[in-house]
Amino acid sequence: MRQRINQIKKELHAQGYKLTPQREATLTVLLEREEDHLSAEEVFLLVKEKAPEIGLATVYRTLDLLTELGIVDKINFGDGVARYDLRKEGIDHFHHHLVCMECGSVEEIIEDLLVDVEKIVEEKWQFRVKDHRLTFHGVCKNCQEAALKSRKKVKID
Amino acid sequence: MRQRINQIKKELHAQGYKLTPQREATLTVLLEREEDHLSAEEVFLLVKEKAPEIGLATVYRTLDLLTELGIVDKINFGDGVARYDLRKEGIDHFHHHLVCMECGSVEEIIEDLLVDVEKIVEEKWQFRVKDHRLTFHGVCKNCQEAALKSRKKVKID
DNA sequence: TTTTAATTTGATAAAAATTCGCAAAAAAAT
DNA sequence: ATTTTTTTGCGAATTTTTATCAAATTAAAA
Repeated sequence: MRQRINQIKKELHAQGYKLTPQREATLTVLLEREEDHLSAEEVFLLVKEKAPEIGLATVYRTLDLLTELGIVDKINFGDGVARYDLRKEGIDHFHHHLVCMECGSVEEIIEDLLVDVEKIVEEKWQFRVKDHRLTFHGVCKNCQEAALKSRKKVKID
Repeated sequence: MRQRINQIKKELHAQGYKLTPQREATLTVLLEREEDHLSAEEVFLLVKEKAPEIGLATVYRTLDLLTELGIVDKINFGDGVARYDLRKEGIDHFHHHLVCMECGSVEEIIEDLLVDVEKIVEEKWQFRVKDHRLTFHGVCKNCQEAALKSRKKVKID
C-alpha cells in the first residue's frame, strides 16, 4: 500500500501537485476500501476518523483531482450520488459493475469483455474509444437463492 | 406519432394511470426530440412552450412515472443531471451511447453488441442480467477531423 | 346529472449534493 | 527571511431533485 501511494505521489508531482496529508488520508481510505464504491460523503466521514480537521470541500477537491489524473473513476449508478473507484494498477479502463436491483449490492468485474465490441464501434462509427462504462442491472446470485428459498417457504405454509 | 402516444396511453391505463394533457405534452416533447438526451429541466422548458402552465414538479413526476413503466430510460453521463431517453419501440434494453470527450456530443447506437458478453456474465458470475448501460467515452468523428485540420494549420503557420 | 372519491397538478418549501469565495495556513521558490 | 504559489477549511451559494399540501381535474357511483 505504501508503494501504491508512492506511485501516486509521483504522478501528482509529475503534474505539479503535492501529496498533502489530506490527500494522503483520502487515498488511504480509498485503498482500504477498494472493494467499495464510496460516495464523496462516505469518503469524507471515513477520512474524518483519521484526520478530523478535514473539510468536505477538500475531499471533493481531492476526488476531482484524482479523477482528472485518472487515478480514480467517477461513476454513477443512477442513485443521485457520484461514487469514486480507485483504478486497478496497470489496468487502463476495463472494469465493469453488476448492480443488483433487489439488494443494491455492487459487484466488480475486472475482466475485459469489450475488446471485440470496441473494435466494432471504432470501425463502424469512426469513434475513437478512450474509455467505457458498462454496468449490468439484474439479480445477484444471493438474491436469486433467497427468492428461491422464500418461494419454497410459501409453498409449505 | 399519434399511434405511439396511443400505445403508451394503453400502457398507462393498464397500470391505472391516466394520460393527462401534461403527460401528453411531455411525451410529445420526448418524441419530437427523440435523438436528444434531455434533462428534466430541458424537458420542462420545451413543454412550457406548448403548455405554459405546467410545473417543474409535474415534469419530474411524469418522467419518473415513465421510467418506472419502462417507457423511458433514465441515464446519467456524469455531468450531474439525469437525462431521459425514450425507449425504441419493441426493443428491450439494447441501446448504447458514444459520448465525445471533446465536444460533449452524444450519439446513439441501437445495436445489440452485448449478447455474448451477457452470456458470459450470466454464466461466470451467476448474475441474472435484466438490463445494462454501456457508454463509450472518446473522440467523435467530427472532433477527430477538426483536430486533424487544426494540426495542419499549425504546421503551415 | 349531481355527488363522491381518487388522481393529478402547480407552487413553493425543503432536502441533498456539489461548488464557490475567500481569508488563513502550509509549502516551495527566491 | 520574504515572497509567491498551492492548498485548506469554513460557510454561503448553487444546482438538482423531492416533499408538502391545497386546489383542480378526472373517473366512478349514486
